[in-house]
Amino acid sequence: MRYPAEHKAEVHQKIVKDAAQRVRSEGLTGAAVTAVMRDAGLTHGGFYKHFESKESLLLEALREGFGDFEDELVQAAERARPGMGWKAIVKMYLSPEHCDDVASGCPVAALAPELARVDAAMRGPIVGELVRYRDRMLPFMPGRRKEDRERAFFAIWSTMIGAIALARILPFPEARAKVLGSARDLLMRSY
Amino acid sequence: MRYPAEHKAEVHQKIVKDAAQRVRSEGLTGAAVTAVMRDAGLTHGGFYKHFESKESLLLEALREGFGDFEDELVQAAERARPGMGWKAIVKMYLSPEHCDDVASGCPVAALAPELARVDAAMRGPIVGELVRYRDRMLPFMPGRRKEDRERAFFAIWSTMIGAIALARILPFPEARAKVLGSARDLLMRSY
DNA sequence: TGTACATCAGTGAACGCGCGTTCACTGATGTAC
DNA sequence: TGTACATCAGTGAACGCGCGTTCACTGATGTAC
Repeated sequence: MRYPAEHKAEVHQKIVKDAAQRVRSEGLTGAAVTAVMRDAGLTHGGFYKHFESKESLLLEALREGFGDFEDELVQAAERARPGMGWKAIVKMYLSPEHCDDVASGCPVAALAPELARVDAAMRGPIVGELVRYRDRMLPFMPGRRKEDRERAFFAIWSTMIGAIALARILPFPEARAKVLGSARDLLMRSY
Repeated sequence: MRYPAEHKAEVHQKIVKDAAQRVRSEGLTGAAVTAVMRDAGLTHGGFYKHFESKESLLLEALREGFGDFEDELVQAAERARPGMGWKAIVKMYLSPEHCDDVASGCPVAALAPELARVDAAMRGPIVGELVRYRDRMLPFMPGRRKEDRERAFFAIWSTMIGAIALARILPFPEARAKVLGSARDLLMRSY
């Protein structure tokens, strides 16, 4: 059967969006071809009409996940008063909502150790995502000189990533809140 | 053939140690039955003479990894001057050596998001390991009251976990050192 | 002391399963004549 | 205007692969008599 002109692009995007969620909530191997095609209402055979390979979907899914999450942080930072952007970022990042919503959350918090293990071919693009992430956050970081803001970002990012990754292992909301709160207190009083 | 009395226990321990390393460097699925048996000089068929299931090996491997790494941190903390234990822990944790040595390093930094995804049966024991980890570190943490030391630990732990997990994605030693150094500076000046 | 049997760590073929990938095929619609 | 053909997203069977798990078997040594 023939489809409308935009049909293919829409299906492609639907698969990428779905994979971006699955990858974060189930891990780098969580976006199985059969699963993402089923979610798109299709059978697995058609996958290669949309993607060159599984790896190519994975890369697109990561890009999508990084981009969407960064957008949220940037929007929160831009709504804040001048110079307070980093606080808005910390507040949103360390919120119980972000902690609970793995599928739409920060790909680094959801995947960091797995990203460190990807093979050489994927390494470059992933590091590229990290660089872009950093560059988008830098303008909102505390510090006069660029070097200061960069160091602030790395320290703040580390704390946020670790707090979310750690909290997500804990089964009780109170325990999770304690980890997130402790990390937030540290950051708020340190810059 | 018959084997010496301690033989079975030795083989068992060898497999567990091997799995503890593989799990950290290759992920929770990285200790395949065939692989760990091959490393022990055996064939896969004998696996179930040593372990009830793959999951049971996984649990033992995690316990082993947690225990060994905590021992290292405790030893470093005990060598430090009174009240300076937490600094020794931070220094060791955020060292380039720890960053490079995933296989013998902190299981939380190496596996956090995967630990958050394990099924219900493994959840309890893993949370138990986290509690024990915390309890062993608590005596060395800064703060008078136990509550203060606990909050300090959660914040410090978060920062350390995140910094190592993040640094390990980066391909260049200088970039890794910058992340680790920034995290270390934050912690050193904040307690 | 010598023989028959029990023990049990280890072997290797076989199983079903989910995975990524390939491929001949389908069939509605666009295009050429 | 009507017919023949080309296009191409989607189908579903089939592939090899690695995985965890099972199982009949091996064979050196301990034990019973």
